[in-house]
Amino acid sequence: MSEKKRITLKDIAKNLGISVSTASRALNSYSGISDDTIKLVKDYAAKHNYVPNTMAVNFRKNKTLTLGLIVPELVHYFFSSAISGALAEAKKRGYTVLVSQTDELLSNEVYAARTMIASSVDGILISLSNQTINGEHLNELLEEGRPVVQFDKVLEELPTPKVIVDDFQGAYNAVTHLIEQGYRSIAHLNGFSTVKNSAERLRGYKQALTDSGLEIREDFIIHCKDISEEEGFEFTRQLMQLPNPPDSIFCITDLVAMGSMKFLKETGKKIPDDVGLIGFSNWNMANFVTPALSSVDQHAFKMGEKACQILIDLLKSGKIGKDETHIIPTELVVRDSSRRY
Amino acid sequence: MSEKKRITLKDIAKNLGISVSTASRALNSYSGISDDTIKLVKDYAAKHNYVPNTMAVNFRKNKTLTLGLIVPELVHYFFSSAISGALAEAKKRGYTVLVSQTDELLSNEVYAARTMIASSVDGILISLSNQTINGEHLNELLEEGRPVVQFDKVLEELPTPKVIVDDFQGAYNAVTHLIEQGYRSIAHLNGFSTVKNSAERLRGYKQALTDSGLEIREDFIIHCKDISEEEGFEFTRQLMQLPNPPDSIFCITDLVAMGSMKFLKETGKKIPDDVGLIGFSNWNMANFVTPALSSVDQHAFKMGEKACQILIDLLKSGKIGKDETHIIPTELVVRDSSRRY
DNA sequence: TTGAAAGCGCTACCAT
DNA sequence: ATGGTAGCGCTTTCAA
Repeated sequence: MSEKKRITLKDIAKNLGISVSTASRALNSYSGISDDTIKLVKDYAAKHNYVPNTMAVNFRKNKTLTLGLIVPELVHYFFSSAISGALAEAKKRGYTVLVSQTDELLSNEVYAARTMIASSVDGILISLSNQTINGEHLNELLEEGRPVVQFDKVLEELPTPKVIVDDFQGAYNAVTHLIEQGYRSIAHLNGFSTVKNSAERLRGYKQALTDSGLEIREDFIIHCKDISEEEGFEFTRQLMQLPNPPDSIFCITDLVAMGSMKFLKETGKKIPDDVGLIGFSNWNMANFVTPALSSVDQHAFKMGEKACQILIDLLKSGKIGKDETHIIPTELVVRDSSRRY
Repeated sequence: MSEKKRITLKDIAKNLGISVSTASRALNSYSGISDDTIKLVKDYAAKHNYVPNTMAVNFRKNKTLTLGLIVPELVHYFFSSAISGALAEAKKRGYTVLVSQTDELLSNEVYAARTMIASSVDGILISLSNQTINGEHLNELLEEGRPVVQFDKVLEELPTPKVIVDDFQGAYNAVTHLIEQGYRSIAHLNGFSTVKNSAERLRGYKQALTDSGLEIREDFIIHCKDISEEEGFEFTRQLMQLPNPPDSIFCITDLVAMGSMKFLKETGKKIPDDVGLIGFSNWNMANFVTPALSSVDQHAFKMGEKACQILIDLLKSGKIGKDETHIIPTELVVRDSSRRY
């Protein structure tokens, strides 16, 4: 362990025969310092490879220029894209990001929040776990004046800025598209009804049917529990065994749609001719399967970027953040799985 | 901004009529403190919601319990899995992780390293960008006695612990498998020859051919530049236009294999009958395409976990880390795209 | 077993 | 324009 010691402000001051405060002000280019001194100090610092001790600065300023980012699941196209967007924005504005994942477990979320608090992040970006039904663990942050911004999976009651996707519109557009393609009995593999995203997509699904004068059949709506490929497979089986099976399926997620597609293919159904299929998320894999899967793109990158931007703006302005909701529009990406004409 | 102030050690000491040092020692359960005092202080702290000021502790101890993690690309099945593994290990051992991505750009990598240094991470986990051909930007860390552990994309010359996948063996097994399935003219879409992983896979490819007495044809080896689906498509086209086209293709990556598969399907080639196909990485999508893609699994999660474990062990022991290489075995996952019998 | 006090590196306030 | 200095909250050495 060679521990080459960094030089400190004191060293600079001593060797330059000036005071520590002057050195500090010069390096930070404060007003009231002669250009000569500034140049002198900066040159010396550069030459001797001076790196300010961030821990000392943080300690002194009670700021870390570090953000906390908590997501349910990292190995997930949507979240990794959102993180990517948040990191990009953070980098642009000089912040670093502490990342944590909860595996959809509330206990992990609480732990992550505590850890972030302990790490003295300036603020937090969070997408809640499916289990989270109150935000006690985030109040501690808020009480200390550290802003929190929720994105994607949010809790309505928590009075923080929120960035969400327009799930209702996305679902509405997807189902309307199916109807336009001539499908008439459209099933929906939904998620937890307690999770707002699921509820909104369901609402969009129903509204689209209603607006087109189609009947809402409760036996066409199935709620997934873990939103997995397996469930997509299994529930599609159930759907197709109905006396009057659907002619198309709108899936809560591309992953579920994968399972659905698998079942349909295995049982010899032609997609999109016999059964139309559309997902939600627009995973990269949607392009690679055959037929390519139509999907609703959530602009995950932009979402992470936006959430991060809001958080940093808050930080810069010293405000804690209003309870306001920013809605990112979705984009319907039509591919072969739902294109009949 | 309500800023409910935290209580400090000083507050505790004053209110309990003891000294700050006693309070500190009691909270940390140092030896040489009476059980009564410990209980007294801990109870008081718990009751008043005492949270130590981490910035002060970090500053004082010159440790942050924070790790830096730098990867080329976050939205990538392999890397998000590896990060996931690293985060899990870090969490288990009480560390938090600062994440940064370089988009395969050296300039970003240098910047990320600087940022991490500035953020005073205790150590760094890094997977290098394709552009990185020397490790100057990491030397600063090492010189300060902060350990660095490289994983996956590593630079041989940098004297740090390395965790890599057995690219040679993985490629060797993949190609041998193709041979066992009766394929005789096997092409290889490789990557940069300057990147070690690519070079090793190429070596494995060649060795497998040689060991089976098959000829190595240079026109069957094509180097991708950005390892994209498009390249997979285009280079497969080139391969199939050869006078004696290959009967199977071993792709450097599943993504490249996707492009390859697309071209083969579009031109009416049957997989695996006419052409066998095998990838590397075992993306989740490999399961979803038709035919399902055979691939070499890199155990990304385990890799991240292992790298992180090594780093933390180093940190705990106060050592800087030897130049040693840990090789994670690969696992051949055979699916339909290469199964002839 | 406990207390007093130095001091980590930096910033910012108060002088000059 | 510059210097002196207090002090952020904590740990740790030295004394008692």
